[in-house]
Amino acid sequence: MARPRKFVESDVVSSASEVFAVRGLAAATLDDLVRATGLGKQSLYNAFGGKRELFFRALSEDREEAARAVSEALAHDDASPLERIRGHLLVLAIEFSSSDRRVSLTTRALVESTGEEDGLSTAARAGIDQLAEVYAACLEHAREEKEIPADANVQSLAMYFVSVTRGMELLGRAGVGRAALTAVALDALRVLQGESGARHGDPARRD
Amino acid sequence: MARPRKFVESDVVSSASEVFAVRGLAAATLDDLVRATGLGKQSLYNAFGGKRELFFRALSEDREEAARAVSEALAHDDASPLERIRGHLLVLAIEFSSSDRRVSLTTRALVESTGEEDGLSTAARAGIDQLAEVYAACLEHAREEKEIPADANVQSLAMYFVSVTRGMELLGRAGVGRAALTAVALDALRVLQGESGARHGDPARRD
DNA sequence: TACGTTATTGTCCGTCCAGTCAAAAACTTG
DNA sequence: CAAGTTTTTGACTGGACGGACAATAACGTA
Repeated sequence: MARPRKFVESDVVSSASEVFAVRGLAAATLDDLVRATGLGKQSLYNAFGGKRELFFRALSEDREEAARAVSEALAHDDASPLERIRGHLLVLAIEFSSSDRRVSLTTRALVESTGEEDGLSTAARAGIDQLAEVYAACLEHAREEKEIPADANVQSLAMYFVSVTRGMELLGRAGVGRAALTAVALDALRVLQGESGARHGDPARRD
Repeated sequence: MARPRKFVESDVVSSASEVFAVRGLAAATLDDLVRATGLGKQSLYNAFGGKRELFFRALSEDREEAARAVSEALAHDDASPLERIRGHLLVLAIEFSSSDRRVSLTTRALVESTGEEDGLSTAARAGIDQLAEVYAACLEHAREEKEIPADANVQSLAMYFVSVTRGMELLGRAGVGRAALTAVALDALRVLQGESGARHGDPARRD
């Protein structure tokens, strides 16, 4: 009945995500987005409404995808919950020390939000909470399997891991290398280790 | 011999800092700076060179000041090194959960830097390293006083604390409340507690 | 008090950028 | 193949922003 679109919405959002992750909401220009997505300005407008709206789309997609990725990493049933968290943090250490300039859109939203009611704050907070829930679920399993004490505060620990991983993201972007980031991850994990287990291993230099 | 300035440079930098901390480098307009500092555009130019240069001035001041503040907090000789770190983190939890929209300029530089050679990256990295050194010094004392094991990797732990505190900063900005942030801080500290000491205390809700 | 020097003030300019308008194109359906 | 609907294309606009210019003001010094 009408002219069909030449693009797939999710592809466009994904390309836009990349732009926003590298440049940020304020710094990304509509031209950047046009170039990255291949669409014309007007098409972007028709489909999404504007830069800001497109960012929100990208943000929620990024958020879901991040939560899904973490959730998946924490779901390998060939390892115990604690081992999964450990593996996950070590993978993050590598990812975050890569040289691409990406920053998660949740962090972007967090940092670029100005007033309370630009919507960015609340969206970012949702991202934080969603992530925390994923960690909490895994920690809950760890508690059930008695890998961590029964009186451990799962909610608090979940937030703790969100905090550590966000910090690692920033450090990675600052140029802190893989070895140092891995050491940070291992240090962070010691919170979960009771009295047993290796301690203070893995000397790390920052490169 | 010539007309004297009506302003004190450090005051101007300080006011500019505030603007940059709240709005960011890209989002802050010259008008914002003019309004906040009380100077005219041209005066800003004469004295500093431009928005970017002014940001770098603000950044290095902010960096020094942050390092000095942490250093001071970690230097109270009425408490052991570990107790000082603990106190410091608890103070940060309160600060970061305050509702002002400030973000440390080091974090700003980190997130807003695009290419490698815009200078922001390196400046931000310097801020990270400076902070790490402060923590390392205190941790070294802790080791000397046998509060942490002799084989503890002080460098790595220092980076770990930088990571945690940066993460806490982001969480605070996301609206995570004081109680939850305090719980995160206490969790983070458990890394330093050997076999002794309270564990998993302080239940926390996020508000 | 006149001069040299530097700060200040206000105006102006080129650029960039988000968003709009209007016309042409493409596809479906009848 | 014609009508109708929606997308695409490309040019346009109004405004904001960083930065520059030129004239004036203020101060120290001789």
